[in-house]
Amino acid sequence: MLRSHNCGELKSTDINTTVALSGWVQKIRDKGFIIWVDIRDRYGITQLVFDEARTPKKVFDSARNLSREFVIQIKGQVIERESKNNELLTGAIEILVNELNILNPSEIPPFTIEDKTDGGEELRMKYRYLDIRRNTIRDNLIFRHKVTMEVRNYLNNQGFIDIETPYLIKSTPEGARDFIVPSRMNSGQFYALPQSPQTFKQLLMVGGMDRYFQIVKCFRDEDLRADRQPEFTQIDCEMSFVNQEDVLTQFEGLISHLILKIKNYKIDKFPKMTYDEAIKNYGSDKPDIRFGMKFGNITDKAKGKGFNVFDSEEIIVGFSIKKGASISRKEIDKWVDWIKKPQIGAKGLVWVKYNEDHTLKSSVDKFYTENDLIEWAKITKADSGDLIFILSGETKKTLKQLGELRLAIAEKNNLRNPDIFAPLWVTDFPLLEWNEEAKRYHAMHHPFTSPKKEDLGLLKSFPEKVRANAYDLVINGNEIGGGSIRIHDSKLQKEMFNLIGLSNKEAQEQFGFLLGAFKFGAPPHGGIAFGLDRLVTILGGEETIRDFIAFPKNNSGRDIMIDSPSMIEKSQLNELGLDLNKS
RNA sequence: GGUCUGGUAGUUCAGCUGGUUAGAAUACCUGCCUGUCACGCAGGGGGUCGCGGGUUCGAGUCCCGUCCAGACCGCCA
Repeated sequence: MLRSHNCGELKSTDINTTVALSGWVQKIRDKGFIIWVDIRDRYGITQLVFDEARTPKKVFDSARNLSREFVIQIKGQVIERESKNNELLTGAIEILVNELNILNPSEIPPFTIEDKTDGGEELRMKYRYLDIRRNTIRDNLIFRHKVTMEVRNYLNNQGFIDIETPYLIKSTPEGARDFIVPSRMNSGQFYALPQSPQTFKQLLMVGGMDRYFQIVKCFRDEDLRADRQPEFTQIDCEMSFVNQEDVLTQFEGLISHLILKIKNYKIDKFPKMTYDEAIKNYGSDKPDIRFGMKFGNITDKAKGKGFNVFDSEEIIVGFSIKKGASISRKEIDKWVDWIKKPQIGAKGLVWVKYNEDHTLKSSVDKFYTENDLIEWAKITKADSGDLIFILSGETKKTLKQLGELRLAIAEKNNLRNPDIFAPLWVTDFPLLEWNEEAKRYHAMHHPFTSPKKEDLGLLKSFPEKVRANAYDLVINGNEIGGGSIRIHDSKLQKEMFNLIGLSNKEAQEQFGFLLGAFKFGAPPHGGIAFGLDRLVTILGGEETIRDFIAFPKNNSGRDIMIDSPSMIEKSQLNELGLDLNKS
């Protein structure tokens, strides 16, 4: 028996029992006559004591040879500590060791295995197995497990069936870049890894499965970010005989259940906002609604008063910052610089201070009267004591820039509180988006998304005005999930493919299986997919999804622990019929 | 594809307008220590300053290139 208990469970009620423990050496405190060793496993830490007077000499000498991260097994007696540690669950007891087995020694680890490790990101990734020994990462992985178990239980109880779909599928030019897998048996041909099981789950609906879910890996060969990995996990769901409202209700249930179960945080009803409202009021299709700072459009009030910058622009829009009037000129100038940096790209920033004494001071006093400024303050909901920031320019760009500014200021003022969960449905996304580079329309969600019935007439005349039955779930300004009611009509699906530039022939080649399936009684259906990594990260109150993935990839898509991707043997290339282009 | 930041001891970092033997903390090793739990005390070892080139009497420091890491823009239906 290597252990009778784990390292986190022994308490004063166990005093005088004989136990066996196994685990890693966390810390050694050698006082000469007495040595304490903290032994650690997944469950906690227990203090071992080796004492010149009470421990057999052989065991005591052997304890002298221990070092950090040795794997040991001990037998001994649970005794009461002379000086207790109230910070530890096992702090009232210690084990007087009379038998010590070193199961495996360890080299000195390259960083400390502690909550506040001295290891940098790169080093921790290279030795991820050591990083996982740390409480923080271990707890994150256990937390993720809890979330997925809740998801599975909940969806199972709601009648959803977990069905696996293939990983080796077919590449399509739509959407993100595919990861490509060469086929040996079919020389010169390639599989692609799925960006999502989209078409398969739709075919399951055609197959009559009615309610499907899968917690599934998806792959996208695009550049990474702090919240983006090339392989990531989705909670993928699809339902038959539903409309948009049915889907939103069903999955609002799932998410509020999770937030309640995991965070003990109750949310009654998720607010809804259309895409147009989100852009107009927050400059983003994933607004963070934990704080106000809603936009006010002052174009009508600010244009035509002789201020050239505003007079020539399409839109003039701003928001107010509560108690912002006390911000110094120096700090305001910092925001002016911030908004001008290339990633944001605004030309300038107009500010208005609505002082406590009800006077107004702005960067454009030469052109506007105090009454003008009061009008602006009304529209941007500014009171005395507040500050208004205003941008002008081309509508889409300006709203986006102001949205970035809004987030940055909220961040600076600590308004993005991770203890608050503010979910939001964003609905009525545009069906299509003009792609200037390709000179054609792209599906904004994906080409299987159905247009709104009332907009069908616009499909040919004004495609960009057509709204889709598409929706996103946003939590605290992060896109957590997205879905749509799908097209289930072969003719409409073909029309959609045509709209995004696929000829009938191309559509048939790439999606013939789906068009075919729709001819055999496809039910109306729709669904949603949630980004599990992001959901777990947000529920955990963190920002970096890497901390919730056991073996993540770095910024450039590399796994620096196993050192992949890597070259393959010439013989492998030959077998696959591949020849590397050496340029 | 682009912008920005960083790379100095095992590790995390400091090192000013270029100047003589490159520091701190921690980790590690040795010794001491009668109740530690961030133990304490004394001592010790440890460096191709990412790599290559240039400027200079002299480069960790300035310049160019390159590699690596991180954040962001583009991209991510």
